[in-house]
Amino acid sequence: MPSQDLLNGLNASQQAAVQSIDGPHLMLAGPGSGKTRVITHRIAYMISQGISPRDIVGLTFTNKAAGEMRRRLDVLIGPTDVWLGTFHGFCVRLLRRYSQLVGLPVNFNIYDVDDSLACLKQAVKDSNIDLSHTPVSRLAQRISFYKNRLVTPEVLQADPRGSSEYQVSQIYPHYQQALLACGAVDFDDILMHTALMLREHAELREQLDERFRYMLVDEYQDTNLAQYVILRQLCVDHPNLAATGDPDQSIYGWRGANTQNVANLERDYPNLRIIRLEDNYRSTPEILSLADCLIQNNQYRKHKQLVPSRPAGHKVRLTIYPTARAEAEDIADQIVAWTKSTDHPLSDFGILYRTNAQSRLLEQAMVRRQLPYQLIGGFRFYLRKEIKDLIGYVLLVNNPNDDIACQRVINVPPRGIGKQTVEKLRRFAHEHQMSLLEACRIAGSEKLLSSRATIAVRDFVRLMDRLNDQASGSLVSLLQTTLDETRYREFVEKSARSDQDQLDLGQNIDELLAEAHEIDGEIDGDTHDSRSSLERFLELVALQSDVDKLKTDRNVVTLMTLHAAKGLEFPCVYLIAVEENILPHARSKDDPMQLEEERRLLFVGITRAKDRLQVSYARSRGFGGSSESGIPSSFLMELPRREMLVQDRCDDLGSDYNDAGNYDAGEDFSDQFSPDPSDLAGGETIDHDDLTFDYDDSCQLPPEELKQRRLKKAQRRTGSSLTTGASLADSQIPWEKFRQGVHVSHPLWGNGQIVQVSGHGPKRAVSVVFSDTGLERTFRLSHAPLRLEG
DNA sequence: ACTCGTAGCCTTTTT
DNA sequence: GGCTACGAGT
Repeated sequence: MPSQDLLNGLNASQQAAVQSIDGPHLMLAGPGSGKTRVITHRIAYMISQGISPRDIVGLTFTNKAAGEMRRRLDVLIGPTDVWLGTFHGFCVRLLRRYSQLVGLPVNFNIYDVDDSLACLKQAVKDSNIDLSHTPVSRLAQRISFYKNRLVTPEVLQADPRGSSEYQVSQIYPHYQQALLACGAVDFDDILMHTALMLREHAELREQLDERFRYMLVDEYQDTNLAQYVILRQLCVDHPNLAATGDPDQSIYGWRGANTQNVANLERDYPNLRIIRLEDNYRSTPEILSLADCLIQNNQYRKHKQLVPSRPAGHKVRLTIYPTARAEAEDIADQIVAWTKSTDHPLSDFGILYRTNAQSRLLEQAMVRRQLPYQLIGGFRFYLRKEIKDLIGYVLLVNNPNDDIACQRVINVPPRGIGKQTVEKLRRFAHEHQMSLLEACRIAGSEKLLSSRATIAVRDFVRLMDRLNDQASGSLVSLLQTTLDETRYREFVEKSARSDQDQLDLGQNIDELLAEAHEIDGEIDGDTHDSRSSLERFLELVALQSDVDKLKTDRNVVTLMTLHAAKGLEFPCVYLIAVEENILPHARSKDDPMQLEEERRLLFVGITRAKDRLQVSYARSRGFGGSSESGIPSSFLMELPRREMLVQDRCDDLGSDYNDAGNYDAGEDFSDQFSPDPSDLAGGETIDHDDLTFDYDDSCQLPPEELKQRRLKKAQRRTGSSLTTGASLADSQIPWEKFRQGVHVSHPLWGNGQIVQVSGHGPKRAVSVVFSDTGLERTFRLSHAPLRLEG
């Protein structure tokens, strides 16, 4: 395609983004601004200008997004050699290639959360460190936290201020050693190893900077420090970096994502070109107005516009249900009615919620109506027991040093190697610095075990040897041999508790085989990729995400979390359970930064909708066993209610689907508003403005809650807390109190001490060393949410 | 060594 | 409500 054609149909800023190739770029792209289109056209344009596809790397958040780009690129210019994939995928390739630099074997295994936790537990056990009631999962969290910030065991141990984290600093090196001994990495290691490798090997860094001349990064607002460093290292000599992102859609702060990375670009690349993509082509003005009103409430935010380009459409509905069950059932009914009376396919509907737990009632409602649906997330396919068992064998074949995999499969299905035996073998292996499998191999000649156990262990070793013979063959034959030799299907049939279980388990195994078959096929067809099918398979298993499995072509309703919905769009969106303690989540309410992230989450949800949006909450919702009354989310108060269609369905649905039992339908709105089903199906909007009412009365906020709310507002106005940040008038902040040696806290980085200051007034900048991480960060007082302590 | 039962646990979001 | 870890019985 000639390069001029690549600009067709693009607006001015999109064209600018496509045509400006060299140098650092930041594309601030709001939702629905045609970002993916711009990136793919940009790549195509680059190639049309003579840049070699092999010099280009495009990094995305999910494999799904990478696949979509690949597909569009194929349409534009046909198959190319551009590297498109996820950050993690990219790093795994680099690590395989240069594994010896980080002390890993080429065939290192990648651990999922379960394996990582098992490994950590073992490290704790072997190191004889007393945990004194600290749960291991908490340690895992902390270690992950540090890894995302590139804090190595050595750095953490050297930090004298880490006393509060003493246990973590003690365990961390043992854990890292255990991983290395197994020849394995956890998720966070993939990024950390890569970042450190680039940082510590100047020659390699230079070589790769040269090799990957053009870097494009999608969802840049969700990158963490490790990813930031990786990018930085690869864009020194050839600073051709195109970062795309939207700070308003940053929803992974809890995973170490650092919004600051966006701001840091300006600091790192003085000639950064910023291109704003603000025209929204996805949603109706009604939907965008809602999103805009909401996000304005975020204080730590740079102003950005949402410019509608579509004609007016339907009003957004806010629906109040008596119970969570009524919510699920009614939405299912609506979808049925809608698909009957219009030509909407089921794939037009997306139902979004904050936590996975909210999917259950919806699933039940769908099943009852025989509505086909796809559930994204929840329990992951690869984390299912039967799948993990099988993969365990493959992992052990790939890397015989992987003791975690070995322990997983050594007695599955049961073959007479019990706990005691495994413990003896482990101790022996530990003493003699060998892997568990090696220990099994020589257990017989060492007279380590009873005669019965010796035979069982010998048989296990022979089994692994036979599987090893299949390693170079096709994946399917390796898996099939494993299934046959272990009589795994028989074992699964016995352990299934119900017929349905049995069927599911069998189907899962079949699905895994089908995937293996697919990979075997790719190997024959594609001579470009030299990786073995085993390697590909293990990468797929480790790095494929739930969203990657999303099918957009199938005629089914989609159910997923708000996080999973990022980057997607649906003509009709239902946003459910918009209730206090759910969205915003109870655990995020205390921290202003986290609260803003919750607001962004709702913003992401709203902006997924193209034509129609219904936001809903229920007055009562079951939590586990008990039921609790649902308080409408405080975010709902921030929406422009005059523009919305508010429906209270408590009266007409109250008597049905009563899952909590104690809904009091007393003095409600039955005469003020009765919903008309034809409005839903026919697509005609009736103006109910005169029927809407004020939230503070209608949503029955408890008086205490209202009081709190007013109090907080008042506090914010008077600036009674010593927090910096754009929200307060400059004169009210005692800027000069931020001087060297003063203790401060930051909502994200924790507590720290000012080590350096410069400038005066709101322009004052301070450098702070944080005790949690030992890292030094510099902030402009007028922008950073720093708080004086003590 | 294995199977079954139960008490106690947690329950945000995920590459 | 659902899963895991642990313990008692076979």
